[in-house]
Amino acid sequence: MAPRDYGQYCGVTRAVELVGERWALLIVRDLLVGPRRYGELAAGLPRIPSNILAARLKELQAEGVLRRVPRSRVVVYELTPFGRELEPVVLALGAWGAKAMGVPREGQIITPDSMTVSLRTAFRPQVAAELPATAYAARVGPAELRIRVDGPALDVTREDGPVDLAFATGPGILRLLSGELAPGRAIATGVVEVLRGPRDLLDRFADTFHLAA
Amino acid sequence: MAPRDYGQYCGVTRAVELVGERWALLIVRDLLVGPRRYGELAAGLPRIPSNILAARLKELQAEGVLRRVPRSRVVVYELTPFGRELEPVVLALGAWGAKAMGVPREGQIITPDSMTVSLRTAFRPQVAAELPATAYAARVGPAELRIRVDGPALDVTREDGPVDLAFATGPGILRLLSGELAPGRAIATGVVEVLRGPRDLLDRFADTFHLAA
DNA sequence: CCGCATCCCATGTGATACTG
DNA sequence: CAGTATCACATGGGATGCGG
Repeated sequence: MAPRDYGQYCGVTRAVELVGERWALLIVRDLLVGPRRYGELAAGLPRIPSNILAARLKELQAEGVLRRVPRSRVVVYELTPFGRELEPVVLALGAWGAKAMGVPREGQIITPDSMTVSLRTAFRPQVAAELPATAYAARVGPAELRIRVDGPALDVTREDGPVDLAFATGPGILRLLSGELAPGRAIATGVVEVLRGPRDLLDRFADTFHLAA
Repeated sequence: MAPRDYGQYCGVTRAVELVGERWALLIVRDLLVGPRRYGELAAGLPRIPSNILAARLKELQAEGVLRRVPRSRVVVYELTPFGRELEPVVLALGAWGAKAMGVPREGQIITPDSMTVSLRTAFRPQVAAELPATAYAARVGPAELRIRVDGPALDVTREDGPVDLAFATGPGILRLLSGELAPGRAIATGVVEVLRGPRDLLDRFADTFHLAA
């Protein structure tokens, strides 16, 4: 009997045996955004010890959750189809955990990949479908994201391009998404700084992305 | 900074900080079925050391996931509203993990609460709505469950009462739910033993409860 | 520099025993 | 029955090293 075996024949149990170890679901979270190199994963999880990252990648690979893909000179890790089916799990966890985030603590960061997943969690396709297509450039700390909403479709990338609204913000952005902070107050209090574009587009942004309380 | 702090301001991260410890989500799983006493939780998680169970209950209580409720002479633990909102997470995990359960290993058990959650995961309300109301009595190992399906509603209890079909089975029942085993073959191979009632009701059962592959 | 492997220590976990 | 105490051990964290 393996140390991680809970001794039950049950789906939940099996799932936590596979991805219940520390850091595992955060690695999955980042890989849901796209294939990543070892160093990119390490950068997105600044506090993970390198031996743990290496160990998790091996375990998740052995379990069929992700794949190690040698790609012209470099190696990338990507989710298998089985691993990609964790998306509902990760989004559900994110939606639940968002309710308990409180205010950002000292030293807490937002990474591009975690922000991308948060946006996917908060995205309301049925609301977006009623609104005109819009592109946003969001600078969250050191990360720059381009968010394109077109009907019920969402695309978040790290490349830049033309946008309707550009704004800079920090961890407080998630308080805007939770509805705790109104767009107007977010601008007034400096939580969000509009760089380019009409500031009332931030209302549209807040309508489009909303973490239910 | 707490040892369990991942240092990120992100919903997924917060969630695994709260319920990512070993055993925590299994405790939540059982409490999703109903309030439980300490001894009942211990019985449903046979391999959990008592000190770990005690520690988890304290942590989850401090986090607002569950509550310790003194009830006439005894103490029960029950989920808070916040904790109950973990149901989508647990069901999503169960649905995902079910795909990787394989065949039951030596010593793996099914508890009444884990089976109840598995049934909730597998329940297809839209299919059930088209079928006549049906009550099943399922004996899974030592556990006896009464499963009542009425339109799109599901009720699983441990009390007995009149049923249309009574059957006895073991861990292999989940292979029936996954569609890996057809109802006819489940009976023929002895995975399911029909005790009372028309055996073709097992087809209806398999239609009503299905874990997608 | 990237992709890890090694070392050492702190912490968490597990088994068992024990107590109100 | 509902936990607490104790101790051995496994795992995680952080620093460092090292080969390609």
